[in-house]
Amino acid sequence: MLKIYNTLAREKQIFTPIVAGKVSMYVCGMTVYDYCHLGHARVMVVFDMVSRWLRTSGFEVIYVRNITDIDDKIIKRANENNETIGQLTQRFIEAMDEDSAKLGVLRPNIEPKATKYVDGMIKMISALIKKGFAYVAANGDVFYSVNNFEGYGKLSGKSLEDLRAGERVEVDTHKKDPMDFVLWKSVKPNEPSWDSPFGGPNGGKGRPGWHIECSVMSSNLLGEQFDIHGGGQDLQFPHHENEIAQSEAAHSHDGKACQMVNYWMHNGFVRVDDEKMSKSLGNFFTIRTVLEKYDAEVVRFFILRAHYRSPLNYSDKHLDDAKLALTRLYTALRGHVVSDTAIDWQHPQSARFKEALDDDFNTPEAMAVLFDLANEVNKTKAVEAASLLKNLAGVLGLLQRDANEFLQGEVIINAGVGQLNLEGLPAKITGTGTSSQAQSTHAVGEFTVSNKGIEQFIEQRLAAKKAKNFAEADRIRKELADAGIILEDSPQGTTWRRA
RNA sequence: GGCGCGAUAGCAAAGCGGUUAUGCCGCGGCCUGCAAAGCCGUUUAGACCAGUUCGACUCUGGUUCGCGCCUCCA
Repeated sequence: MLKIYNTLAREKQIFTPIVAGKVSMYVCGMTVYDYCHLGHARVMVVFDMVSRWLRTSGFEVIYVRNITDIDDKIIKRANENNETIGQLTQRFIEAMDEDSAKLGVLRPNIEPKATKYVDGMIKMISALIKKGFAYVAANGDVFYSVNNFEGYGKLSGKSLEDLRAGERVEVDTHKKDPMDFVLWKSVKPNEPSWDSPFGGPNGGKGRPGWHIECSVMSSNLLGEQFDIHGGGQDLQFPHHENEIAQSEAAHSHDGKACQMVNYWMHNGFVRVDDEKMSKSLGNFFTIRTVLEKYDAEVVRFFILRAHYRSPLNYSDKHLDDAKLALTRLYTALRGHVVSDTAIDWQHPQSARFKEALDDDFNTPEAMAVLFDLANEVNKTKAVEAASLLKNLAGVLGLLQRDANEFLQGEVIINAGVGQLNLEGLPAKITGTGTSSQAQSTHAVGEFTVSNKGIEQFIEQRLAAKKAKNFAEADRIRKELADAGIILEDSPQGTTWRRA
């Protein structure tokens, strides 16, 4: 039985969908004005894992992750870049798709763009005005009146009084209450706008505020009430609080509020040096930067290795550690021809795996099962265990590549190469270095040794070994090791992998 | 100032009122020409102070420290 930690209740609750066997899930996606960073990666990977587990558990899932393609930052950035908003957002949507695909994130069922739902937003704002939850200010902005919504603060655990006390919001003279938030922004020069019936000095022309987007897209696609709403912890307030205020007020019938979401899920932050990674702090690493150095599966593994609600500290050291751990799993799978048969959920390890994920998606515990299975594979060489390992890992979107592809695939070897004697080693040069540079004493650059070259060296070493010339054999091995190639002898022959 | 979350071994990270988490690193052994990988064994825990209990890392209270939200943020 699946249990989910519900932010609304601040406890784990048994998950009961609105419609038996079906799950409707909405996750706040990205504002596309820049490349995604690791914080975004975490949201994508975490809720990808959630949707995978729900499907594995037999639910029919509709997963919606929106795209915010109109907002202050987008307008500003497009102006800076001298490109249209459409060009800018399209570029970064493509980049996001690339990044998420590399991380093994499956596409959500629907990825609505805010700009396609402006009509719906106007409708909902009109309904809010009509019901007395919103008002048109003198400047043409439309604000939500928080005082009129009884449950304001129920998600974030804040009261209006507390909020006002610690208030850092700039005083906007157009607002009736400092906590009121904007639903519709009256048009400004050089900004895109849509017509609306809200009136005001600009005849209603304007564009939607951020919060209203999600209320409209979620209810349009999933209905007035749906099962799960997810997002990063930082969206809890004010974004999600405002979504509730908008949706529940707009969808109230005869004065009775309609509960918008049954289970609110929030993932923890990615941190750098114990501080939240964010655009505003400037301490962020984009996904593509990290992928220059680390295999995408290592990054996915790194994210799933921690519980989704815990903070996750990012550093090269942690990624290195994750890489070694994942290497252990792939090493266990190496040489096994694994069957793609259905998972036997009666198997003790499968049962343990299921129990872990059913307990609020406890991926660290599920991972422990994977390592126990790897140990079993190494010990018994049993194909069944290897199959189970691969298939269970597949539920998390891991371990699906050929082991050798992971272990031998090209990785970039940094620095230090200048000291190596690579004479005669067929080296393929990538990046900034050149062949001669790589072999010179002060080479700075990156290179990878071709697989064919490695095989040649293994042959040479084998010959040396046969001739009992161990000094030569060790020299070759050492040289390869310095180049990041580790040799492993076994009764079946010599295999290799990249460090 | 208000509200919330957390503190686990060298690092990372879970469960659990009494029995090995797990991964990396370290140490000993097996294997190996020697290594690596793997296997076996093993050293390092539960911020601090009280309380509940036969028994607490696990429950309760307090202290200290860290983080987050209260403004855009995944």
